[in-house]
Amino acid sequence: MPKKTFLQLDPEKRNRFLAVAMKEFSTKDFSKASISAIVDELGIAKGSVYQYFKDKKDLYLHLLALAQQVKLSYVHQAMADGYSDFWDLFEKMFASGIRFDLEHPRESGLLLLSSQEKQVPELAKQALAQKKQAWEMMQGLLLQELEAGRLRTDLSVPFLAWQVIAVSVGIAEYLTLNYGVDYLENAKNNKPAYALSEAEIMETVRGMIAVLKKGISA
Amino acid sequence: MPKKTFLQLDPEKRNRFLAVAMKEFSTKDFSKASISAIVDELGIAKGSVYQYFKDKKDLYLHLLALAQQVKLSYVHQAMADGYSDFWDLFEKMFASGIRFDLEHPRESGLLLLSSQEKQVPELAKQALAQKKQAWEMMQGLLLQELEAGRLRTDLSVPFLAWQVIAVSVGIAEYLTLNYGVDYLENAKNNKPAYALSEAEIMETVRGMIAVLKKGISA
DNA sequence: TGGCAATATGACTACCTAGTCATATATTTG
DNA sequence: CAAATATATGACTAGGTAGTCATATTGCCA
Repeated sequence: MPKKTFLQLDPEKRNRFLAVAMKEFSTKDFSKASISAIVDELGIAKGSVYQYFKDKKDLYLHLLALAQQVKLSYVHQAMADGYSDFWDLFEKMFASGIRFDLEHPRESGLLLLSSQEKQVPELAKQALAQKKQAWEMMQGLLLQELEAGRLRTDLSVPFLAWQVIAVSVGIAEYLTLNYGVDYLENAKNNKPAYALSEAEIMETVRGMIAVLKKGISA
Repeated sequence: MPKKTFLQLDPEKRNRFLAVAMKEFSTKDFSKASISAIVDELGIAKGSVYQYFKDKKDLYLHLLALAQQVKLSYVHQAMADGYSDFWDLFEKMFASGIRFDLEHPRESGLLLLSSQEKQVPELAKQALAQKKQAWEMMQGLLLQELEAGRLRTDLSVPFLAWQVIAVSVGIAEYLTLNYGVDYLENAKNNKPAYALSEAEIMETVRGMIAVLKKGISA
């Protein structure tokens, strides 16, 4: 949590600080991200950072929480729009996620990096917990499909849920490889993660859904 | 490439060196892996490392090549066994891969980490190239399926190939999450990556194949 | 204006890293 | 045995890091 000092700060200064910190942590993993680099770019003294946050991890977790909050607002929007069935919801969720990636490259990059964090035990644990949560949510949704008789019954719901998630995660990498997108480079320049329109991306997403739907349906 | 000195070394000494280095690089990413830690554990002088290899990257790439070589021998074995069709080959390949993971946890861990390397540009490039290669190989196989009329035609082969790979990659993480396996911890202790038998794992793999097959078939 | 509280500072500590190199010790060869 | 070659050494350089803290500055309020 930020210290009182940070919260009382002139909003302009605070936002500038957050922007630069977000840039650093969205392009370098936790270990490589550098407090020194942040203060250099901001032109402030290093000590200031420690007037704002307890330590590096405290700052990182705050940025992570902010990014998650932004992403969540996109998810909520998708839910609020309403949906006809599971696959419709799935597609809408994805569209929201893509929109988030396009409109918030830094936050998107930070979330991606955080999910891959493996070297700092505490952060790795948190990343795992995050994944488990997404997994369980998907299991809940698929369970409804199962009860409605729309899901194949020869494989377990947890397993099928994982398949869905694995493919979803893979999309970003597919776009990267197929279109030669440099994720980190874009986050650095605050350019959208993909140099593609939402419509173009959704084309791919719908293909993924088609495969998935055929694969896991009854 | 190792220097002449290293190749002329007493094999016992050389293997001990490689084992300790492999342990370090299979549990920590390139940046966090430490030459100092390696020489400490070996009880040798730091200078020795630089009599053996040009620099850290040189050592890393050598270890990577060794691990790839071991993995390749498993792949070749799978091919050599023969196969009836694409899906049979796919399953056999997977079984070989699992066997590799179980029998060579360190090498397996190193390959996993190397594929996730993002912070050191040169190594990130190599990881990407590796992925592209696997992708293209899969495209080649699927193209044959397409020509045999066994593949759905509404989606591109490159895209379907990617789907297959994404799911394959996801398996390891599924086993990790579902069975609470700590990959890095096992690599450190040279224990198999999964505390499961090959048969148990293949059960899961066959489930994955079932979904995939139904999803991408004509 | 004086005084108090909030904020900013940057030199400094303690620690880590990769890589160098002149020197010392083995080992092999003539 | 002596000389030449191969190998091992570790103090040292140059650079990086997170985090500390006494001091300085700023802003606000009476």
